[in-house]
Amino acid sequence: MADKPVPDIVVGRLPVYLRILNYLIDEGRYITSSQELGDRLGISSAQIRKDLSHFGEFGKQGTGYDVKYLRDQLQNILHINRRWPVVLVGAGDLGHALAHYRRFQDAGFDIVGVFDNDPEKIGQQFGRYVIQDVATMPGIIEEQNIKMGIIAVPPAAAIEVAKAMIKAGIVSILNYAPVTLMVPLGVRVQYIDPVAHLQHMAYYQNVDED
Amino acid sequence: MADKPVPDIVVGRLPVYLRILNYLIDEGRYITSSQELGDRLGISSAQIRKDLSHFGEFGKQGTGYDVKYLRDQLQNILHINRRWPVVLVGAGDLGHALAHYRRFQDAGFDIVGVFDNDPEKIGQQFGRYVIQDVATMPGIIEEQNIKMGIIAVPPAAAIEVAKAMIKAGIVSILNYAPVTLMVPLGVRVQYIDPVAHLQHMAYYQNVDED
DNA sequence: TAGATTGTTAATCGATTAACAATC
DNA sequence: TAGATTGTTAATCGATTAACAATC
Repeated sequence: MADKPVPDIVVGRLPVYLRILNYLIDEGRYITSSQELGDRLGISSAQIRKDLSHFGEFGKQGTGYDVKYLRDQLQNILHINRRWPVVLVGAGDLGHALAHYRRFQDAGFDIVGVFDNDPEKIGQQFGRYVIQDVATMPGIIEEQNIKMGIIAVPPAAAIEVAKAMIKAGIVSILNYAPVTLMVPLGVRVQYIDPVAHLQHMAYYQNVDED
Repeated sequence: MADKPVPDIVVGRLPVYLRILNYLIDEGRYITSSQELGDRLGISSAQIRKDLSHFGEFGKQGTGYDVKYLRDQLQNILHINRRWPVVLVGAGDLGHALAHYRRFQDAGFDIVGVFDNDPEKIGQQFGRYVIQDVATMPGIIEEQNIKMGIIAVPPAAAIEVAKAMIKAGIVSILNYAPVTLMVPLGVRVQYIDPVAHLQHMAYYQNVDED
C-alpha cells in the first residue's frame, strides 16, 4: 500500500481552488473547467488538473467539473465538512480582530475561547468573548478535544504558548508571532508575518528611480 | 550583462534570515554560522549558504558570518535601509489591528493613512488615525509618492481598491481579502489568508481517530 | 598547523508544463 | 459525428542537498 503522500504544496492550493468554486456557486454557475479556474487564479490549467488528480477523478471529458460536486469533494478531502473548534491566545489588537473575524465562522472554524496571561485582562469582556487565564487553556483543550490553536502573542511568549498547546493536544497551530516554532512530528505550524511580506516586496522596489 | 534574477523563493527567505539575525543581535552575539542559522530555522545550512551566494559573499571561511554585517547587508538588499510609507484601506477590526501593529513601525513601514468608503466611518477617530475617504487616497499616494499599500476590505471591494492603488502608483500590495488580484507587470501582490492556512492544516487532522 | 566553515559545483530531488489519447 | 476537456505521461524546468576545494 503506502500511497505516496500528496505534496504539501498541492494541499496548500486546495483552499484556493475551494474559494474560487464558492465564488462560482455564488454566481450561479454549475459547470467549470480547469481552464477557467486557472484563468481566475493566474495559474495553468495543467497544474489544476494535475493537483486534483492526486485525489481522484472529479471531472468529465468534454464537459469539465460540476462546481458543487468538486466543492464538496475538496471540502471532504480537507476535512472541513464539519466544524472545528479553535483556541486563540493573545488578547491584543490582533487577537481582537481574529476573535471577531467573520470568515473563520463562515468557513467552519469556531473560536471557542480567548486566552491571555495578563491579570489586568483576564475576566475582561473582549467583544463577544471574556478573556480567560491562559493557565486554564490546557484543561479546556483536553475536555473539548480541541486540535487547532491560534497564537497572537508577542514573540517572547509564543514558544511557551505553543508548548502548552501541544502538550494539551493541539496539532495545528496558526502562528502570528515572528518566531520559528520547533514542534514534534505530527504537529503542523503555519506562519503569518505581514512584515516579512512587505520586506519581500520591498526587494522589488526600484530604488534608483526615487 | 542580464544577470539572472534571483529566484523569488530565495528573496522570500531573506526576511526570515533577517529576523533571526536581529534576535542574535539582541542576544549579544557577534558571529554566527550557516549551521546555527539553519538549526534555528529548521532548514539546511546548505540552503542558507546557497541563498546568500546569490547576492555576494558575506562570510569568512572557518569563522562564519558577522551578525551585524550580514544583517546590514540583507537590509540593503531588501531596500529596507530606509522607511517606507504605506497606505491602508479598510477601517474594520482587521484594519484597526494593522494600523496599530507595532512591528510595522519597528521594521520601518509607516502607515501614513487609513481609508474607507463608509460615510459613517469617514472622519471618525480610529486609534491614532482619522479615517479618510478612500476617494482621496489616489491624490495622497501621488503627492507622497507612496509605493506600498495594504488592503483590508471585504472581497467584493478589494478589486476596485487594488485598481485605484495601482493607478495612483502603488506597486506592492499586501492583500488580506480572499480574492486573486490580476495586476499588471511590475506590480507585486502578497496574500494573507488565515482561513486558507487553517483549511490547509485541517487536511492533516486525523479524522478517523475522532 | 589543525580545525572549522565558507562558497560553489554537481547530483538529486521534486514541481510544473506540454502534449495527447481517452472519452464525454 | 465534431468539439471540448479530462486525466496522465513524459519532458522540462527549477530548487534543494551533498560534497569538497578553498581558505580563514
